[in-house]
Amino acid sequence: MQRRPTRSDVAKLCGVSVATVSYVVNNGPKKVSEETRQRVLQTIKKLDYRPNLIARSLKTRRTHIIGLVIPTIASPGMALMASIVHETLLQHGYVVIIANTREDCGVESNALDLMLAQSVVGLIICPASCQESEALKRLKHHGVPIVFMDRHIPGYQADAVMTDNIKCTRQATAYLIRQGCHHILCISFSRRASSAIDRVDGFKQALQTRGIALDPEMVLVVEDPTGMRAEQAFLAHIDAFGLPDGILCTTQEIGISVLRGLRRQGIPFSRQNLVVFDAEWAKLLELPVPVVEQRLSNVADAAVQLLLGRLDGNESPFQMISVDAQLIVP
Amino acid sequence: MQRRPTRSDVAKLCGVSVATVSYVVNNGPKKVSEETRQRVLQTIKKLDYRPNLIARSLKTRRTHIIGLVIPTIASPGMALMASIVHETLLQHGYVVIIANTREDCGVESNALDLMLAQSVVGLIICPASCQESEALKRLKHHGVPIVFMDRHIPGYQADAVMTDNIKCTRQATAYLIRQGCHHILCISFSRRASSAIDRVDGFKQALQTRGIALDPEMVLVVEDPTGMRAEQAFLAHIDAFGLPDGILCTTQEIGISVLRGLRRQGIPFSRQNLVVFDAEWAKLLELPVPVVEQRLSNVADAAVQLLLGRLDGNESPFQMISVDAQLIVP
DNA sequence: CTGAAAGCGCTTACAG
DNA sequence: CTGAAAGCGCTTACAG
Repeated sequence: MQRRPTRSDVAKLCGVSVATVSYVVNNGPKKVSEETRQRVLQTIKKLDYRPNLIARSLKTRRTHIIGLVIPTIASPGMALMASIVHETLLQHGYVVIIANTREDCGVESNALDLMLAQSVVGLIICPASCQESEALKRLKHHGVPIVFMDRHIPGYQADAVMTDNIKCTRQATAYLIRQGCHHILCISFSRRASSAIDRVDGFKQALQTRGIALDPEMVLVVEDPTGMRAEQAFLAHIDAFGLPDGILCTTQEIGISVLRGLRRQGIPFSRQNLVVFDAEWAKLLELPVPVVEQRLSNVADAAVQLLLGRLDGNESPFQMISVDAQLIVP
Repeated sequence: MQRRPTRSDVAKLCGVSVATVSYVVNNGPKKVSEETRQRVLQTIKKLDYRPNLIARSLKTRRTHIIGLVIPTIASPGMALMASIVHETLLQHGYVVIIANTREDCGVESNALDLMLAQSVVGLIICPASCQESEALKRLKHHGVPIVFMDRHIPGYQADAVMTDNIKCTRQATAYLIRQGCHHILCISFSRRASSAIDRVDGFKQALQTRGIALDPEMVLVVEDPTGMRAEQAFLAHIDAFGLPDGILCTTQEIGISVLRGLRRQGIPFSRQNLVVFDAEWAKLLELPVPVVEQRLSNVADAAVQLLLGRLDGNESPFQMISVDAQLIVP
């Protein structure tokens, strides 16, 4: 275990002042003669000196830490987005700290306060609910640019990038109706997430357009992020309310649970009565099912770009970017 | 945009010294009279004061940042492990910064130096290769406890938790041999990752035990972490070397690619000639295939616990924990 | 029980 | 071109 050499170690060994070392390390703001510069660089190498970012941050009152607050990293979609956000920001010299909220607003609040305590200079968030928390207000109040990714808080003044959830769910539902389904079950994953609410809205709109009355029982919400209980919930639901003639699974985890449930019960399904969001594995099925394919990498890319813009001082009005998803029918 | 109140703002408003405020905030090391304490707490609340962790870290020479270095977060297994590591550490008051190495040793080195610069107090790493990098040495040299998760660097003195890759791959291969396969193709994901090397070793050992000569062409390595090119590589391989009578896919991404390739070519497969690692979706297939189910949550749990122990000052000899995987035949 | 003061490792305006 | 010095917001040994 070794104490890290500091700037003054370098200065001493090199026979210059700490200021000079700083100028060399930071390439400014003052010029240093080439000869001194080389000597300092040599000494830095010799000592394997590395600047202490903490001290620098304290002085400059600015970190290079970005917060990423998401409901889970264990889902493929979120993992993909996290990965993109992360990688792009790293390339731009930022470090990302992630918080997992498990769809829990309390956890989210704590996470946001943690972000503030860590002095993040920017935040990308996929919020658990449509409510603005005090913690989020605090961040905003301290001037931290905030970008919503995949979900937003309606009416909140910030940049946002989302799939057009209403539209794509409407299309998926319309597709099922065209296949002859009249009694469609929509399985959602949250009552609070804007994306979930929008998908249910899209579902309802499609029914309405076709003049199909909405039976409130036909929207099942399974608030289990890991999808572990989704299968039971689904089977319990069809036990209680009978078998629907079409099923719309608004996440791929729900899709897996539903397919497993159907299999286990020996209930047939086909491309005529089932649509699943984002299921990469759908093509592997003997009878592939239609998939709503979100472009989550585009969503993540756009979110990062918006944030980078804000970090560069872009002061233009807040943007709300909508990314289309496509219904892929096999 | 607002300047954050500092400890001295609180002290001033409250009519006490900054030291006293510190004692209240930190509950020590000195006692503060209950009355003063309450007054300070009131003021803190009033100003919505939050300690600046950067300043604290500079003074205490200790952050609460843990580094997590993994080859990708976009794969389900890694996302799961990252999620567990992350959540447990958060509960213990740590913050996690993640680096994605994309299986690239250069990126990994940079990431490790970044971790050092951020003054992480602990590191969990799933290394891209079996070589010890200079950057890793530097971290160790500075006393940062390191835990290997899922992969390790053989001979490196550190804690490690891994699936028993040799054993489970041997079992999976033995299973295929028992089903009558003699010409088995093993598709691996890396030439450098210890887990990949171990799986190929297990494959070879099983062949050897049964007296089957190893054809070097029957180990195909697809070094594409996302698996995008795995399907082409697989099809090109069977084009060149003919169809194997058994296939062992050492990741679920490879499994998806292979199944897609087989489907597209109209080549039949079954539980008799295919084993896939970790494929949760395998049960959804008309004809489910056998799966090697790793207990990655156990791997991650154990890794975090080891690290937490080290952070608590545990000085016992380095541990190497092996977690069994199970072959699930449908 | 409370406070004055030094110092963590940097940056940068100010002087020379 | 180079340096002495103040100060970022904390912690804590030392005095009182």
